[in-house]
Amino acid sequence: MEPEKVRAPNIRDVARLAGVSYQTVSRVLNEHPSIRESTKQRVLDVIQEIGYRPNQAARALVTSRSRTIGVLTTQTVNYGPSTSVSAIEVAAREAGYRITVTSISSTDYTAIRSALDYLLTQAVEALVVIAPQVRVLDAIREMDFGVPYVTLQNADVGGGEHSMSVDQVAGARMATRHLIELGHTEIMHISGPQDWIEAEARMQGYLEAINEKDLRTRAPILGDWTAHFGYYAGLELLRFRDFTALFASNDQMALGFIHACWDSGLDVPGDISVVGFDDIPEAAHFYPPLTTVRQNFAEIGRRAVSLLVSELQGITVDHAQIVPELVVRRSTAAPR
Amino acid sequence: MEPEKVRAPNIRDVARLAGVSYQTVSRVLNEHPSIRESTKQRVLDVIQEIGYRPNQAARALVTSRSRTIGVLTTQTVNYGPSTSVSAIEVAAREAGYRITVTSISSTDYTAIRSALDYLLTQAVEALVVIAPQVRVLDAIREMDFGVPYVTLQNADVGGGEHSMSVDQVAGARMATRHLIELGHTEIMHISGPQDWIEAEARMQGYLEAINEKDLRTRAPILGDWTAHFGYYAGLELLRFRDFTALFASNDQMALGFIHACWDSGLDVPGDISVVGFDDIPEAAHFYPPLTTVRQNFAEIGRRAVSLLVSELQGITVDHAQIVPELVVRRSTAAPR
DNA sequence: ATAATGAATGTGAACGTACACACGAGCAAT
DNA sequence: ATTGCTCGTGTGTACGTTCACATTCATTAT
Repeated sequence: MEPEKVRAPNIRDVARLAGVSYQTVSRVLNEHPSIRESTKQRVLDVIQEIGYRPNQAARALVTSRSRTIGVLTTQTVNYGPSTSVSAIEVAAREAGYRITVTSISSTDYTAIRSALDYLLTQAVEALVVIAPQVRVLDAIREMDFGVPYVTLQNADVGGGEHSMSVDQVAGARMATRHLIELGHTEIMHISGPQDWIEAEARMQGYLEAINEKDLRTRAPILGDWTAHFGYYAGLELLRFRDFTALFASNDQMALGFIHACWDSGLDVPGDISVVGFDDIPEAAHFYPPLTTVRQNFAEIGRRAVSLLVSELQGITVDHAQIVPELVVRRSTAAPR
Repeated sequence: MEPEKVRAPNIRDVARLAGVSYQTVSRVLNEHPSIRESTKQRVLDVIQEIGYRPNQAARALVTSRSRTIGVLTTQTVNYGPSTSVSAIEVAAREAGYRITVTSISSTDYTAIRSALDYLLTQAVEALVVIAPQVRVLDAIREMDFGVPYVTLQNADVGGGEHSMSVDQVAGARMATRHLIELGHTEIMHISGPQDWIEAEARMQGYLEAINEKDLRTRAPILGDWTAHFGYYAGLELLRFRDFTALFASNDQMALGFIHACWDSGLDVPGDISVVGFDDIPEAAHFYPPLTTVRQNFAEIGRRAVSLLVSELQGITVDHAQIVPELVVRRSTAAPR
């Protein structure tokens, strides 16, 4: 109960100890070119010695730049989004930004609105949107809040040029074509939820591949991305064995579906071939190892950041899509 | 190119339009008790109308409170940490805090140091540590940076009272006892990496259960949490079939190990029983569905936040451990 | 030799908010 | 009537930094 509050050292403390003005210290901090090497070193020594840290709040206040990138994501933990967020954090930090993440659980308008509101209160300078529902994008477009943003979803489906994404349509096309090339003609599709952009894109890719060969189009099942759904949908679907292959919109649903196959006494890929999407790290060790479409979530995250940072500096960059990759494992085979 | 920079409205703009002093606006914002209802409403109306948002930076500067909780986590994306972070974000937001996450890839001292340094630069008021290496805790203790912190790892193993965790030792004991009760006497263990606190705790629980019954203690294999490791370790271990059960320190390694069993022509649980740890959502759909130890990552995250928030308000709370739960599925059976 | 230039540094604002204090009005107690 | 208290509101100041501008000094060009 002696020293009361020990105020953190500030720029003036440093200046005093280094025998210079506070402005000189500020210049050292901001790497101003015209500063004598010896002075600079002296200041840096003092900074080091007393453990001075620039006050970000003061900095943000005077520059009116928060150096913060907002990230809007979904509440549910998924491999893809998590990986992207992690990559975004690293890339942002390297670029001198911090990120502030917020997640939305429900998809209703007020929830989206309040999440965006929260981010605006944080004074984010840019925004990465991983929450991939159509409505979110609508809300963003409508609010028009004046910061550059990027969605990690397909541009052509979601609309707008603010996107940085893996070409989901192409990925789904590859997956479906792979099944067709193996000789399958009756191919089911378990999709993601209705208003998810990825779900729609993958469904579109599936339909394109099916239509190319004039195969029978079957109404896709709308799932919820979970293995549980894949399982129960599988149990249902397998009561009528009128298909020999299934393309699931993500690996988890594929896993659940395979589980249902075993429970129904069916062999994968003997009786039914299954393709997933994402290539989560576990997919290679499913039983059987899963054929799937790999997308590089980390790369997308990094590119999103570099795109935004460029935009903040007034540079325009093109939003080239990333091409996904088909990984053929043992869950697919020719029909017998 | 007309309006140049449109300055965001500030507290004085609001005051002017509402016909009060800026201080009154500040009082409304901070819910000061003695303010006339009519005045308050008038101010709120103006705020609403012109879309005023308090400037967080200015606030942080003058109060010297950042209202930020730092989260230190690992770079690699895992279900557990991701779930906890997500829950932390929500809980923190509800408590009026934001979070700033940073991750460390390597475990070397300078990396840890620079991550903590980064968080201190963000002026975090408290810290949640999910990066669960012993060294991280050592570094934190050593730095003594004067903000309350909580680790999501076991107190007794990691040391110190700053912990909020699932009782990993108990969980591992339950898992191992389950195998023993089924009649297994030769039980292997694939552990996590050497210096991870969880890995150590789970190993300890395993050893305790083994020793209780005077079974043969076997040197645990040190893994890296990945399914890949579980697979290759499995291929190696299964060359000598001198065990009938395996307790893997997480579900991914269990999955990889099961994969190795199938590849080696062994049946799970017919030839070998397998128990995992974590109960990731996919575990119920592995082939066979995995017996594992469930821990509630979200709950831990929430409690960590409430603990820190209490501590920031000067209230002391006890750090009761959360008890995990054994989930018996079909990957375990009596030896034959 | 002198003016002009540029490098290196210093001084006075300003950013938007909250806190300490002050002040007037109304009211109860003396 | 005076004092003291509470309620509601206003004024001055500080937080720590950067920006615009000012100043000094050495160097170069005329």
